[in-house]
Amino acid sequence: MVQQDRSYKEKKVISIGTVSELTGLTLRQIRYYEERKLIHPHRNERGTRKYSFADVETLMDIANKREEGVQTTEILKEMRTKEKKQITEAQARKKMLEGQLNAQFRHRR
Amino acid sequence: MVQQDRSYKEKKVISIGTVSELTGLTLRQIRYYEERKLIHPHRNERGTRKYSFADVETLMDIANKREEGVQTTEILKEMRTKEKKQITEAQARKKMLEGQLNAQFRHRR
DNA sequence: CGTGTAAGGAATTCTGACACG
DNA sequence: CGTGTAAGGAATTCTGACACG
Repeated sequence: MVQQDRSYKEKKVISIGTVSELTGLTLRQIRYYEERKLIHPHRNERGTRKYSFADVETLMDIANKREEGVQTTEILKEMRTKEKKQITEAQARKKMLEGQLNAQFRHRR
Repeated sequence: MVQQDRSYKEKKVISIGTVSELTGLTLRQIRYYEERKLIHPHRNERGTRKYSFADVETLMDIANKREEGVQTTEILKEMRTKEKKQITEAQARKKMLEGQLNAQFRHRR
């Protein structure tokens, strides 16, 4: 169920016009941020861009940063360090689970 | 967070062409099921239909029922009784919580 | 009843480019 | 660097209707 909800957030089904309404950004801005590698919409068969809710949230973060005068290059760097942090956290969680499993295993034998 | 995830499922942002791809139904079928009150897409300013992930799931259920030869009128009835059941369940949960709260309150004084 | 289709119009989306700076 | 805009073409969506049955 949670997994299912997760997929709603990641599934790329929203067209650029709707994304524009949701974020308040212009089509030009949305396409430009893609050019700068800040977002990665899917393309359907005819080449139309499709975005996820996660993309919409990223775009809103970008809009805030841009209002503060942060350049797209900086925003990209920030996003990458954040990603790394999240991966590290995920690995930490995994290690912890493995540790618990090992502890269990030791108790059993 | 859960509430947020919920809204992804209910938010009407998907256009009919994408819904068609997701469900395997034709545009004609999707519009017809709306005519029969089985689904209720939003309309944006220019009259374009927008669907939620919840609508997509409903459509997939409809598709299954239709394959079994169930008529749209019957499907509508089934959906309504299911809705009522869910409301009843929600009320039951609420009652239970209220009961627990009252019990707490009695213990406190 | 449920679905296909042709019809005509309006709105969407795409790309590459010029503009300003 | 970031964004606006005009340009032309291709694909989307809408409605009302006829068709079959």
